[in-house]
Amino acid sequence: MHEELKYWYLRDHKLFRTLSFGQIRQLCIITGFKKAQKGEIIYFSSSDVPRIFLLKKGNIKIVAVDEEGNETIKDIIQKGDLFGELTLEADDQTNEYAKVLSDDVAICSFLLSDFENLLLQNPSLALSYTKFVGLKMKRIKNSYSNLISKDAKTRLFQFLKDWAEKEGVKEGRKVVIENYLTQNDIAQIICTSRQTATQLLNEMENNGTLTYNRKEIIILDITKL
Amino acid sequence: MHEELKYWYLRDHKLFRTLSFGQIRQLCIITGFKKAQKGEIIYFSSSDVPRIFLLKKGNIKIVAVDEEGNETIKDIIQKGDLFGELTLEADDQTNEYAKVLSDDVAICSFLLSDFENLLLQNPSLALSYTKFVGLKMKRIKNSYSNLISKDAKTRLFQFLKDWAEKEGVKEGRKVVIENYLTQNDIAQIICTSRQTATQLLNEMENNGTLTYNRKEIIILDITKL
DNA sequence: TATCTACTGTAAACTAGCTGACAAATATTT
DNA sequence: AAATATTTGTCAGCTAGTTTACAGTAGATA
Repeated sequence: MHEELKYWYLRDHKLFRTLSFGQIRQLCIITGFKKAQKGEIIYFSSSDVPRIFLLKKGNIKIVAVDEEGNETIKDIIQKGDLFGELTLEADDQTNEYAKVLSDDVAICSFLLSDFENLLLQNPSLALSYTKFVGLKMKRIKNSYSNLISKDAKTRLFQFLKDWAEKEGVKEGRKVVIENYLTQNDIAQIICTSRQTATQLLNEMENNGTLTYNRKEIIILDITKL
Repeated sequence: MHEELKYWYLRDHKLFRTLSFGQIRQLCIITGFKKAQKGEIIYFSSSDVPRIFLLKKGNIKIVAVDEEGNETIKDIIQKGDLFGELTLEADDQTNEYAKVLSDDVAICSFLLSDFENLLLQNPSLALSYTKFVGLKMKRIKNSYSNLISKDAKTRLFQFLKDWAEKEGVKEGRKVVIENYLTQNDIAQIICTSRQTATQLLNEMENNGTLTYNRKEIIILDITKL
């Protein structure tokens, strides 16, 4: 790939907007670039040298596998999101992989060590980056307290509201969301069983709050959610 | 308080160890210092200008109050820990206060804005701080996945193990923990009801894994936990 | 087009843990 | 020392959500 293009790929991200061409090139020298199709599994933790990844196109889910082989969704990553060793501290404890949800994805990556050097040379980037990690932390804290104090129904509502806000296409009070998740995925995100999620979604469909199918979810009146 | 003393108070923390006298003075000029007794409540979020606090002595718990007035323990802060706007982003959403658990505490604080300036001038501190925030995030992620996949008993075991490791005094296989928490506190930390926590602790006492009283918890064989 | 696989729908049985209620034991205050 | 407040112990009844189990449906594959 051309240097120029790589440059724009990174510059495009709000976190890197302040960087000069030279600075980005520091990262770009070792930037990997990868395309993948729906359903493909991308291993990224441990094994390799620690990296930070940037999803340029599509959606993926990060799945963690624990000792007993149970799989849980850690995160849904969308176009423009960073993932990988965001804490700047490689850990070989966690066993994670990424699975492609959209038709195809484009991912670029750079080495953690190069990123660290860049942060050292660019304190204001370091500051932005800390705030970015902090924001991620706040999100997790939020899901945590939701899980503690809210029931499955409320969590599903909240999830749909967030999803609609982030990616939904508004048509008046109606919001259309491109549905790249299965009910099982949704269940895992809101921390409930597949059956409970199914039941709640059908309930919502029956009382006219939304229309669900494998392609899209239409929320009929977002203000009522 | 003497400048000198303030200097040592901050220098003492691993995060600030690399700083010069002058740099710390930047923070110290506006450093607040406060002592409080057991049971006292310290409000720190919103209200004031955003600050970062450093607990020099004792233990406190951070309690969040939600819309309906429910109180949940967000964090237990120990000697040497930082708390406050650690994400460098003030948010007035959250309504939190700190309650003193130990007999007395000493807290010093500095303004978020001064800290940010310091980070900008000291890239390696910025990097350490980013990793520090990242570590906090990992901890929360961990409790989150525990809450999802482990039952109350396992979570209590894990909590006790962590607590013992952090603060316990080892005597061979026996570990003695100074118990500044009530069963209700413990219950909230491991996200269960007070009654369940009580029941589990008694169960553990009965089958000889520990001795519990209001002053201390003695784990009889840490390797069996 | 038929076959297979992954996803969705539904329901009964079960269970971990919550709620409420009250008693007993410790601390704390007067 | 007495009164009050907080913490701990225990138990019965309940419920949200899980598990198991099976059937129907849509999409992908041969």
